Amino acid sequence: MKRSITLKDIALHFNVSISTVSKALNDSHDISIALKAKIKEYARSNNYRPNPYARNLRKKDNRTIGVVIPNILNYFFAQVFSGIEKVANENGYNLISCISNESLAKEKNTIEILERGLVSGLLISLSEGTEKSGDYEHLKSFADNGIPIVMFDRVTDLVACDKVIIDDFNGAFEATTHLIRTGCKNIAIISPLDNLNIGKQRLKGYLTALEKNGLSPNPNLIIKIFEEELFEAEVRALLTRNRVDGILGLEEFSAINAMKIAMSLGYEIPEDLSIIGFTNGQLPQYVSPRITSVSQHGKFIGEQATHKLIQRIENNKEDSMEEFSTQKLKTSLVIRESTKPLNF
Amino acid sequence: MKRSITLKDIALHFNVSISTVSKALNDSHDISIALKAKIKEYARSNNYRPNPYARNLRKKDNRTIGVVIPNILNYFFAQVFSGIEKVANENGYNLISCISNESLAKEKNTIEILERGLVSGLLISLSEGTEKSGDYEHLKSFADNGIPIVMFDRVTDLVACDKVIIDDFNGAFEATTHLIRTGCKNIAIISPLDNLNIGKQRLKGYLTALEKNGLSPNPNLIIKIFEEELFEAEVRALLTRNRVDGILGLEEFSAINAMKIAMSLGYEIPEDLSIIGFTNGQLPQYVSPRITSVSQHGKFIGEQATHKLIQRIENNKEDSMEEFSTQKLKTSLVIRESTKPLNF
DNA sequence: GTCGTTTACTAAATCGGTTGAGTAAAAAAT
DNA sequence: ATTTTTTACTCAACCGATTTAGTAAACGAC
Repeated sequence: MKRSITLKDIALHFNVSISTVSKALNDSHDISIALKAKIKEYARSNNYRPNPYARNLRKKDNRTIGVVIPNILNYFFAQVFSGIEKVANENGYNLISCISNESLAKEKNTIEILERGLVSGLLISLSEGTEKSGDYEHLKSFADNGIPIVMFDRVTDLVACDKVIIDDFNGAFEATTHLIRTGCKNIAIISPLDNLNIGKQRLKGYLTALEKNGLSPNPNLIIKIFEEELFEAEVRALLTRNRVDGILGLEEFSAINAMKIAMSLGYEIPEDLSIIGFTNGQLPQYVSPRITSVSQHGKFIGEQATHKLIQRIENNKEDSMEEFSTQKLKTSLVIRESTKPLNF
Repeated sequence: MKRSITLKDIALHFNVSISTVSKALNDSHDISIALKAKIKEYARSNNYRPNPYARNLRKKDNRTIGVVIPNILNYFFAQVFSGIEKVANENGYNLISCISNESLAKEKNTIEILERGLVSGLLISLSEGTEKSGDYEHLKSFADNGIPIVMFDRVTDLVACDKVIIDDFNGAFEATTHLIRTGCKNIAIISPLDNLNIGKQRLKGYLTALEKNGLSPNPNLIIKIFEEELFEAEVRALLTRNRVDGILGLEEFSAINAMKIAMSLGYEIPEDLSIIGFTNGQLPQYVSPRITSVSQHGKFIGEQATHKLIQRIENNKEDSMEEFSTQKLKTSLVIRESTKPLNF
């Protein structure tokens, strides 16, 4: 491992003290313009970079953000991540990224590692395991250290911090209303997310939309899936045992897979059955028919959350005690071919 | 920002020296068993964690790996990333991750930041901009610092380091051969990757397969796409002006989009036209007909690359000068409905 | 009882920066 | 010409760990 150039080396070269070099490079007006120029030039041409560990040991400003994402293979989270990366990069922050794999244990472990000064802020979307367990001690303890947290998408009221979420209730409300307006009367909902708060919010939006339109919810049409293996059987049962003319899938795969199953049962889409899914990734645009989807604007969520966090990090220094905020972003319904036209 | 507990605090509490505490926690046999037990217990219950910056300043072992990926929205890279994360995590390494966004400038910038001791190893897949420019100075300089690099998927011979790649030549060779064996005679290739070495390798595999089967390549059937906007026009031209009964798409989207265009032109898949795509993500399984694909085993690539890197990092200390290796992984052809059966 | 070993600890240097206090010389003010 | 201020540096402490060298006290051997 080749040793890289340090302040000491530069100091030796110019026969000045280390502090002179440090100040020169930090453009202190303690140092003469001529010397500053020489030192900077020498540093540049010798490719000097301050050792980040040494610098952070002294200053508490490490320009690093921790990111904890439940699953990077999920396109929505990949979108969020790309938004995070963009804003972090624009502001000169590095990212330490971890995947919790939907597990509380892994999330805890990760947080513990980051806790000790590795990062000056944390962006996190809760793992399913965490929401299910209701154990948020690791996050509270993290926040107690004074390191700001911004939660996105999957959040909890039980931790005091900034949050960036989408309006899940309203997204589901609008989607369900759209189904009703295009003539659906027996609308089912398929939720593999009932362990998550976002899943519960979406379910509420669905129920409220039914109610507002004078439709009474049918428990047989509310399918909660807790194990992926049961998906096909449950949806098949739903479609064969009940009269269903609309389905709201609470994420990409429930909508798509439900559509495939329905088609294999002879349903015509959207004539016999309309389908709307949450999460507007690549898949809904490529299957046929293309699926009407609730777009969550993943990249934008990532950008907003990161902006908020950086602002919080930089304000933290000045000890301004701004109230925690929750930014609720609008979803938008992207209408495609799996639903009927409005003027039916 | 609450100050967290340090060695000094523990030392004060037991009225011993800082070095005693440090040694106790590191289980040195310099310290009596009784005292070690007491100190460890106290540290644990007070949730002591060594400051990573202080520790790294002294020891050069920082258990952090830099990851540079061209684009996280690409499912293949997301798969690789999940493999990287898994192995890194298993070995107690953190990940600092950056997205180069296919740009040489951003890649250079990233490398420069990581160069100064932030990471003890680097995993990188070259950005398109980098391969196009042929400028690898930033990577050579990085390697000169003695920090090991493992390149994956998109690599170059011009930087001496370990590499993990797939056998692109053979993947294309087998796919093309499969098309031929299932009766295709006029096989086109669609390459949006001709700026990349992997694209060139795949093209060679295609050409060799044609040759070995006594088919002479037709330049009109070799479509190189350099701007996404031109895709539709070029493929439409290909399919209307030529006789084509097979298409090899060099990544997911060329195969899928070409199939959509062909279908809109009245082609029956696979009767009139067989299609094989590289990259086996979610899309090829969800479109209809489902697309026969060359699987690149992204997660496995990530795992292998990370294993190699960690091994290199840990051996580096012992100064063993192992030769650089290139691990070439087999692809596998996942046969679906966009190709005809073998016994035609 | 003296000398050599262990045992169990401490002192102090070190990693590579940052920073406030201190200082000599030059410049400005009176 | 003397005092004050400014300029341009240096000193040294500090961040929080690790680690080498050193040292008292206890122990064992002959």
